[in-house]
Amino acid sequence: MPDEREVADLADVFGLLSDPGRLRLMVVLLDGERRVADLAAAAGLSESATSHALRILRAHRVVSVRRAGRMAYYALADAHVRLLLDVALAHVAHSEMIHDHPDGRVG
Amino acid sequence: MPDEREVADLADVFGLLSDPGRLRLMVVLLDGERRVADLAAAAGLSESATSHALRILRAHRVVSVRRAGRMAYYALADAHVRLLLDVALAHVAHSEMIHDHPDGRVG
DNA sequence: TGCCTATATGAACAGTTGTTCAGATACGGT
DNA sequence: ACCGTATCTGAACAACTGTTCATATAGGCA
Repeated sequence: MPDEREVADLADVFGLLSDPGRLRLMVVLLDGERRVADLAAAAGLSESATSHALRILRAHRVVSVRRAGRMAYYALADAHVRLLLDVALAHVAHSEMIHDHPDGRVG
Repeated sequence: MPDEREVADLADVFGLLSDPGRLRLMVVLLDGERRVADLAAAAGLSESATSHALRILRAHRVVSVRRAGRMAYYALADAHVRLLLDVALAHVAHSEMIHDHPDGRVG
């Protein structure tokens, strides 16, 4: 068993991934940096909710910001989170295939 | 972007992993099935809190129960969760090495 | 300077979550 | 049947979380 500190950090990371809105934001960011308004639109959140969510992700250094004029470009900055997202999404795709499309034809 | 249903399911799984107590329970279960009292002791939770946590994990089919007399043996029953735990723990170990023990000697 | 746009923030609120405490259920041993 | 032990459950409660609404900051442009 990892020590208490590591378990708490891990639980924290999972906590960041556990909100659907925040999760959608991170999934969008897997494709590369995005502006706040674009993230909001892609994730189906209000711009305020998006800004609040990004603030939390920033505080945990999961995302980084690049400012250009009045725009703010956010990007995924945490390799651990990126890895977990990749694994999770790969599994989702795989499960969908074997459970819903047993013959492998999805489209 | 996966559809809304899949994102919600994913967020749900991450939510299960996001509580330190529940996370410790699942980490212990990685090693094989355990009785409730043993899980409680290993995770540092009261037996009541453990039972409540296991109830939630059972409801989400993350764990399964094998009953033998008055004992209940719990086991990890979800491959997705097991995979995420493996990845997360591997990364924790790796990060600890490169951040805290750059020369690779951990003990 | 004044206006518009992009993003950030604070307060308030509702909904959710994990814990504890007390008690219930159920099995095994005697 | 009785007792002790293992597990489960429900109610109550405090703590936390995400959203909205209103407002603030701040850059670009006329």
